Amino acid sequence: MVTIKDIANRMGLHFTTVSKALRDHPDISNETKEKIAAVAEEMDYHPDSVAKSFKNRKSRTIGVIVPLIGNDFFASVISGIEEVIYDAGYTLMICQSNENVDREALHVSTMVSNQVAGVLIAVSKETTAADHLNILQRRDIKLVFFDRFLEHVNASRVVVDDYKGAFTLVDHLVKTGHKKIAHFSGSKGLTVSKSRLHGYVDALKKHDIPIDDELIIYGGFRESYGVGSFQQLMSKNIKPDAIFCVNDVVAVGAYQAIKSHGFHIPRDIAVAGFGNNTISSYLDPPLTTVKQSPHLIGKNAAQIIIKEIEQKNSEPKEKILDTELFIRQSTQMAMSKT
Amino acid sequence: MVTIKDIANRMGLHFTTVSKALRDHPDISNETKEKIAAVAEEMDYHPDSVAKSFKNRKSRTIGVIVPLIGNDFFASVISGIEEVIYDAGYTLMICQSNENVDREALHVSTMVSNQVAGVLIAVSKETTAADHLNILQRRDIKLVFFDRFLEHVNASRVVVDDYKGAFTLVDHLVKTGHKKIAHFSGSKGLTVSKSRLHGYVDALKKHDIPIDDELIIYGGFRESYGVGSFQQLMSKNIKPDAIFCVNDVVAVGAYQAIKSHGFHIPRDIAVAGFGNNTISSYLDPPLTTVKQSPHLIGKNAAQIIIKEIEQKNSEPKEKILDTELFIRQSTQMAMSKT
DNA sequence: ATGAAAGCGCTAACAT
DNA sequence: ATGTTAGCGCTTTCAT
Repeated sequence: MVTIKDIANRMGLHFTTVSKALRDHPDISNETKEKIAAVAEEMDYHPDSVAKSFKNRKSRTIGVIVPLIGNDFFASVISGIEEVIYDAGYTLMICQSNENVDREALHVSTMVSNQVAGVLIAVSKETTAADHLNILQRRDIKLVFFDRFLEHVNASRVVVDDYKGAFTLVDHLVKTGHKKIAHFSGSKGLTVSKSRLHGYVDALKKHDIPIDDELIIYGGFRESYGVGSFQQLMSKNIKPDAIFCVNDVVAVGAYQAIKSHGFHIPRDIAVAGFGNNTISSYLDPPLTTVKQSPHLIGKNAAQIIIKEIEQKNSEPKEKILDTELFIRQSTQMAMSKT
Repeated sequence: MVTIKDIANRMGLHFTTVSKALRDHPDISNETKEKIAAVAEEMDYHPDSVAKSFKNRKSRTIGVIVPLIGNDFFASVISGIEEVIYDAGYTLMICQSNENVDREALHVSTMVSNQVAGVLIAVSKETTAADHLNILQRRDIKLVFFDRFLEHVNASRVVVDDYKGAFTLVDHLVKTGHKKIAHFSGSKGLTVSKSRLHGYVDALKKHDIPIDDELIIYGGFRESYGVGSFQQLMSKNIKPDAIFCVNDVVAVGAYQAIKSHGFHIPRDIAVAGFGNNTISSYLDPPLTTVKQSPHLIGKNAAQIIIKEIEQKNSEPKEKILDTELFIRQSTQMAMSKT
């Protein structure tokens, strides 16, 4: 293993001179710098990042905590993060919380121990308090939320405009003639759920449609909740003419339940999702949904945290990314491509 | 920031005593160990992982390099890796090569700089030589391949039984009456492609069906290759009665091309994929495919590398995971669920 | 412009 | 059973 001392010995210089030269310190003459760079190259010198992190008390690693890496959405976010991070010369440390606060806290602690320069996080479903995140602020480790955040924490965040996305979608449903629109909402505490519900409510209000609490079913983000929520409606003898599901996966569950009850989509019941997952265009019928750009969320979050790491005293900012409505056959009866 | 020295000072002990106690060294009495543990807890001591890595010249971080994090398959693999790694007290450093060898090499170099204990890699499409991986072996950093590997490198690997999966699938196609079976193969150099092709060839041979080179089209792993490959067949006026695509994504492309040429799946042309991606059961018609277990691949790869890191002189091993044939409507005409 | 010395937190080899 | 010392590779401060 080649160190700066080896280079220095070979050249008859002191190792601090080499250190300075390699970091382009003004003390060193250009001539010397060039010579040192050449020898370093020739000797196949690789700086020891760990030693650097140790000395500087800060690494060029950025931590990412997501509920689940395997999830379509988060996988794309991570991919976006990686691109930006990599170009800026950082590396990623990735953990999944499995929607568990304790595990999330442990990950934060590991990241602190590893002197990460910053942490990007989409909090777990269970996370309501920020106690385990405070340590980051105390140690001057930058914190940026993406997608799922804690409202009362003073940190930057990148989110999609869930409210507007939901509003636009439900507005579309009403405009295409639907009057009894149910909403299968996600986990009650999360801001995403709240914002989408809020958009749903406001869109109905705009059209003077009264809000019927029985049409709003809380649940979670998995397929089974789509099935369960629909069965709940059925058991109460409620048949909506449209359902806005909190995400595409829940919509898939709803599809199954609706079909197994012998209803036709969209003739009897229209269905819409949120997320524009890969599956949504392959469903039968293709699902109307709201496109988020997870990759873009990742890129934005990464850009923000790098900026915050590299420049002093930046103010926390909120980046709200636009969504896009994708109208497919699950909400329109009229035409069909094929 | 609390260090072992702070604990030692507080207790009137020497800091090395604290160091030993915290690492459960036999030198220290149980009584002292307990007292030290209690004080450490009380003072909210967090060991400095970076300092440890620096001193030990080895971290508890494991690097993972995949072509693309956002990919369904790799995202699940990573998720599986993370689970095992986490339970063993390691953390993950994740990078994507974007199917680019140079970028892959840079990632390896970064990981070496970061003193990772091991590297898990699925090589890029372009990767044919192992020059950039040799440095790992020289530095005694464990290397384990998963899914995509280099045959001539002496390192453990975890792969799915592509040969058997493909063989079983094509055997099924023949048994269900197909005679002119095309194969849309992946990137020519990769072992996955070769193995699946090999399974295809052997299955045909078993049934005394001659191999027709014109029915084998090389390409890649994306949707567009499915479209392109089918058009290539059409332009040569070749109409197969079944197509075995190297993966599900290519099958999606094939679906589009087949449908746009006015053919019916499976009546005119049966289609089968490989991978059992989420989309495959939602396609119209649902796609017959071979299930791999990416999550299991990840878990196995992680277990192997941890074992190799923690015990000396382990022999490289090859773990071949079984596949499972999922027969759906894209290859059967007779019945239909709905 | 270059060199010397100190020290980051921790571990290991060697005292006591 | 506990303490002492040295040093990992690097950066920073202070000479020369």
